[in-house]
Amino acid sequence: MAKKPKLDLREIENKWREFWEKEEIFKFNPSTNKKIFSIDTPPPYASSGHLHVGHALHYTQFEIIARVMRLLGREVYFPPGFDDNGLPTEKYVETKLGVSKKDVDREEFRKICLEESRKVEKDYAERVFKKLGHSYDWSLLYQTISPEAQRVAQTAFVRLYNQGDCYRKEEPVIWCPYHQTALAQAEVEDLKRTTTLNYIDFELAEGGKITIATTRPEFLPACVGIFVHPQDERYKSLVGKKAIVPIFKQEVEIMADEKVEQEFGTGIVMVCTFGDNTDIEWWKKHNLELRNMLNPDGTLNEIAGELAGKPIEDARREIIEKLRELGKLEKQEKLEQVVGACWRCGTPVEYIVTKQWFVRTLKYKKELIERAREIKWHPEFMRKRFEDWTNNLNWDWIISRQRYYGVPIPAWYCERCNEIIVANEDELPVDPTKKEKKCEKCGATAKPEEDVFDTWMTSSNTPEIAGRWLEKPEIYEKLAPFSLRPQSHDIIRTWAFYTILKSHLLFNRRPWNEVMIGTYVLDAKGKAMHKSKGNAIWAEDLIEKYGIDAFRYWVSTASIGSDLPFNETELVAGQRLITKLHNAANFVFMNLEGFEPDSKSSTEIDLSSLEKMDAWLLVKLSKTLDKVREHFENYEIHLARLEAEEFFWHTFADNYIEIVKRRIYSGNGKEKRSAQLTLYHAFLAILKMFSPVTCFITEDIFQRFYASKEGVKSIHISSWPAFNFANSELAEDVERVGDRFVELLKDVRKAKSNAKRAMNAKVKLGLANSDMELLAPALEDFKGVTCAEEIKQVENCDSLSVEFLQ
RNA sequence: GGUCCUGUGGUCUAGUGGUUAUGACGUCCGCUUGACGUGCGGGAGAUCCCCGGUUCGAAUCCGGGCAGGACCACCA
Repeated sequence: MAKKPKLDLREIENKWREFWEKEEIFKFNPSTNKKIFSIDTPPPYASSGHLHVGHALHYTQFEIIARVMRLLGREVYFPPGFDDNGLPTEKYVETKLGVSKKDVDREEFRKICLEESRKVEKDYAERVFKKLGHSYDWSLLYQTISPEAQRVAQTAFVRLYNQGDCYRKEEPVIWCPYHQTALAQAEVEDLKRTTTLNYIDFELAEGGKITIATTRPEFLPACVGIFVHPQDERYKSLVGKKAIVPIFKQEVEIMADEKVEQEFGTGIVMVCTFGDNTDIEWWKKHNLELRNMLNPDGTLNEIAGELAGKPIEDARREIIEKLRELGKLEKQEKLEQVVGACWRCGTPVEYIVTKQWFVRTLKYKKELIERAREIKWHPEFMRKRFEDWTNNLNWDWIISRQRYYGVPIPAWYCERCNEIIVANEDELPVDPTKKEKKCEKCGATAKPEEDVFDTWMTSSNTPEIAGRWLEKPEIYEKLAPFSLRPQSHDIIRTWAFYTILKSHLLFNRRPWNEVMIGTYVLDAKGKAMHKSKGNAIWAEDLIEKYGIDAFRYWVSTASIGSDLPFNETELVAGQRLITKLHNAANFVFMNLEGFEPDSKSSTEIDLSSLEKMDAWLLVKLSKTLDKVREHFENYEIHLARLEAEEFFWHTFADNYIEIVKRRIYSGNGKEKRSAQLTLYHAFLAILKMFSPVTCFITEDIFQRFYASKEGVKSIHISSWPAFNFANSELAEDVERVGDRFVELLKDVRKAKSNAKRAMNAKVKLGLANSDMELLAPALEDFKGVTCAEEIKQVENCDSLSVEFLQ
């Protein structure tokens, strides 16, 4: 008798995790003959806090796909990466070490950031990725702040500049007064708030007055025009006249524009440079004067007269006070308002005019939508989000940021002749502040650019960074376009969008063949989980309680692209499956003692040499394998798992094992061997179907018995089982017999249950003629599993009769 | 305001024109000793969100609602 190993999950996890790492099971082989499956993995920002289940699920979801693809015979390129380039790192370092970037040299500050992120990342890799059993090839690790990544981002920039897709221009841009940097449209989020709508009187130059409603009275000094609707009967006569701005006394013209909402406020709008988006639009359209009133830090400048130097909020209060004193404030109303805010700090954004770098985007809307259509989206409807976003864009992509920690923009400016000097590709990566450049035209020393890139400028090149575009172009060309980009839906407008844009502009092709949008986890009540709301669930707790395989099982219940309310019973179900696999292994291996398969290949099995019910199981298994494979290939992990589980639990364990026990325990040599052969191949196939999901227990079971017999180092680099039954007619016949067998077995069990008898109660059975004939080749099995002493043929009977003995 | 997604027994879930509508958890009844009481069999429990339509036939297709969620646009 084989020893029955105790199921110690923790031990199993540690043992095989170490084994995979030591044996380099997941190492990418660049000289492979296999078809390559390359994954453009999302580099997480490594944080030291608890691991959110949503995050763990997302990363495990596509990790399962990596394992699936290996099993399906692909050479998988699965590089781990970290996103350590940008504001979160800056903030982390400032808080943790108590240094402010303002007090430290830029170079020095970057060095500290780099060191700190290395530490956090190393810890994160051990604590999260390796712990969860993720099968990355760690030799391919990349960091978005590394010199290699900087070189990629800068090279992309230089190429775009040289081909005219990148330009520098003085423009009103979206501005975060807190971070004191320009922002891209994608970095702005909605902020709902209640504000005050102020009705303010303006005098007309020729006498009389008008009333204007505004939420931003502090912008009066920057007022450059007034608009009414061209069809508005109340104000038609005003068009062309001049009004005088209260307090600041500048004269502005009253003009007409269709976009004015007659019902809002008084139906008269003032335009200031710049209070909002519409101001910019009208400023451009009507060629208005520029009265740039804001400083980069969100305070007012000399245009605001005595309010100069005051922050916006203070200025607003003071102006309202003054208007009230002057009797110019008609009334005030509460107003529900949605304003754009910086996605990181929540500060409402402003618009100021500065010189910034842009990547041409608006010009390519159509092409980008075409590119996105070349890509297969999972689920399909997520592409719509991409198209909506692209269609609605109204700014080119601003790529310069007035920050310290990031990839420097490799450019210099000649202050004498205004020439822009962009670095040569062969000097990259370069920090322009550390390298002196002379103007190519006039020879003067050029002033280095101090801004850095938007982090997406780097992240949008993850295929190139992860694929070693510049370092190993021959490998990169084999990988690109990448097979798959897994990501979450909230960054379609940024990560997916910019990556498609970059790939289109740089390589004139799609960046990947497929996109898989991960599942978003909600709490049990269907609400978003937030640490602050107290409904967040931590992955560590679940792993502690249920083990990693059960956690991964839970991940496998999620379907791509739809939200998943957290359901702890799924973890319990996972635990049950793991136990069942373990117990089934005990049974199977115990009964395969001394058994040697004829051949390693299951494709060479001759159905006609097997007992009927053995053949039946393999035919069913073969069909299951096809379905599971298809679901996996469509990234429908939940359906694949469901299918595999149904087969394992019901067809294999509840029915087949019960049927085959008689032959295993007391059958003759031939019928026993048929059963053993079937058990051997069927259970191996079952393990393989589950291996991408419950990767630890399946490896453990595989190693106990199959590894040496199959001559394979790990189940995770074994091949997908295939049965190739030459005689399909025979397969059909076998299925007809077996299916009816199982139906009748169910009826017998039901009869026993109704009579409150034990399942092994002895019976006499009566079968209809047709069934008797059909079951003839498997009659001994049927007798065995039903514990029938005798089976009679019953004339003219269309159902089963069960007679109990005793 | 626009677009998209979702809506199936108490809970979660499968199911893209014909099924006695799947399975899991829970619940109830019963069984047990040659893998597993972390097991096995069975039962109860569903107006398949609502209203129309197409069809011989709809959970499934179409139209209109309702509810929840997401994305986008928004207003001085």
